[in-house]
Amino acid sequence: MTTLAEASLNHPHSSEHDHKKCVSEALDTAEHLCVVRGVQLTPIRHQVLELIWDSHKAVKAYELLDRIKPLQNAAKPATIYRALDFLMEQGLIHRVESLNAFVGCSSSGHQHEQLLLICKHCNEVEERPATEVMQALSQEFDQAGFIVHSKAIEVHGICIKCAALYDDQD
Amino acid sequence: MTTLAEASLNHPHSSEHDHKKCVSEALDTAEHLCVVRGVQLTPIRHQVLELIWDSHKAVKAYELLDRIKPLQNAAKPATIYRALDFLMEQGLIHRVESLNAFVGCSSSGHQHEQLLLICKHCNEVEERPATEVMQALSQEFDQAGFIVHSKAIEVHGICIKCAALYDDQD
DNA sequence: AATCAAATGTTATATTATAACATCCGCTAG
DNA sequence: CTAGCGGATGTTATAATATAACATTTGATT
Ligand SMILES: [Zn+2]
Ligand SMILES: [Zn+2]
Ligand SMILES: [Zn+2]
Ligand SMILES: [Zn+2]
Repeated sequence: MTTLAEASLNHPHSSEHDHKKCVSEALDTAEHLCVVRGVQLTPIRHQVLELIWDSHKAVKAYELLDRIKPLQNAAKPATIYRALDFLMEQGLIHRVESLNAFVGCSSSGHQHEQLLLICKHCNEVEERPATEVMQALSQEFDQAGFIVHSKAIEVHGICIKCAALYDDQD
Repeated sequence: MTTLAEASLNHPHSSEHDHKKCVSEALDTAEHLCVVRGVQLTPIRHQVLELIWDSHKAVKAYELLDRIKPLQNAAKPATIYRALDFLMEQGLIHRVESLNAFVGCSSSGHQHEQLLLICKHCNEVEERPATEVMQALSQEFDQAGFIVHSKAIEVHGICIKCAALYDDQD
């Protein structure tokens, strides 16, 4: 039995967490996977991935466009959307359907479809394998005779960090 | 133990199903709920709800706009979006986040947040309570210390009817 | 009649995403 | 070498989705 306070300290994005490590792990994994798969993590794609990993917040495509312009003067919407398409195909980022936004995937190379907990307050997205949920879903698909291609399991609310900071939940 | 063939016949949208009944039940429920709640199911809102219930397919806002114009000459995007906002607030329709589209809710008045099974082939959306999934999700939220406001649980694939018709799954 | 709130009308614009075609660049078959 | 090919990017235009802001209508209340 863990208390909420303990859970908060263990939170993967707790304020004490070493985010540089998040970034370097994500980029290393991405580079490795692309080599193995024989696909090109070009400079533009790499930069977009880095920009996405700037935080654990979901980021909008046009926000990425603004932020890549200093690095890539020629950048246009297609520049970003192509990079995003590539990164999604490779399972390196998630599209957050309910926000029309994007977030780095913490489990690239492992199972990619996960539960996303999206904080309305800080906009950060926590990814959880939620194996019990996935098992229950599989049973449901079997019962329904439904052949799954992809899943989006997105939950909006207040994350444990924000709940601790603000007692008034909007 | 049920076979897939049996499941297919029991499918809530099976080709034999009485869709007029779906529609009249949905509209009756909507009218009743709005009276009870003291909110107005105005002609425009009613028409939009009817248009959505034309099928079990997810419908786009601008498609609704085109289809309501013969009835409401003045209709503009805001006309539709306002009606959709109202219908969503009242739990009478679902927004399908991963399609930017809308579908009637079969369980208005009961619990509204459900698993949506979205067929890529026929575009129909099946709503399932998926209580085991919801329970597993609750446990997950508790563990994460996450305070839920809303959920979007959307799965894309091939429904049992389409799987039966086409052996080649794209 | 004056007032008010809710709904709708109206115009404009913001935001998100894709289509279509041109160019560049590294690789390789001839 | 060089012609051709495919993948990536550049470039222009436009499609598709959604909201903001303000005006008008309408029906209920005083
Ligand atoms: Zn981090
Ligand atoms: Zn938060
Ligand atoms: Zn029906
Ligand atoms: Zn189908």
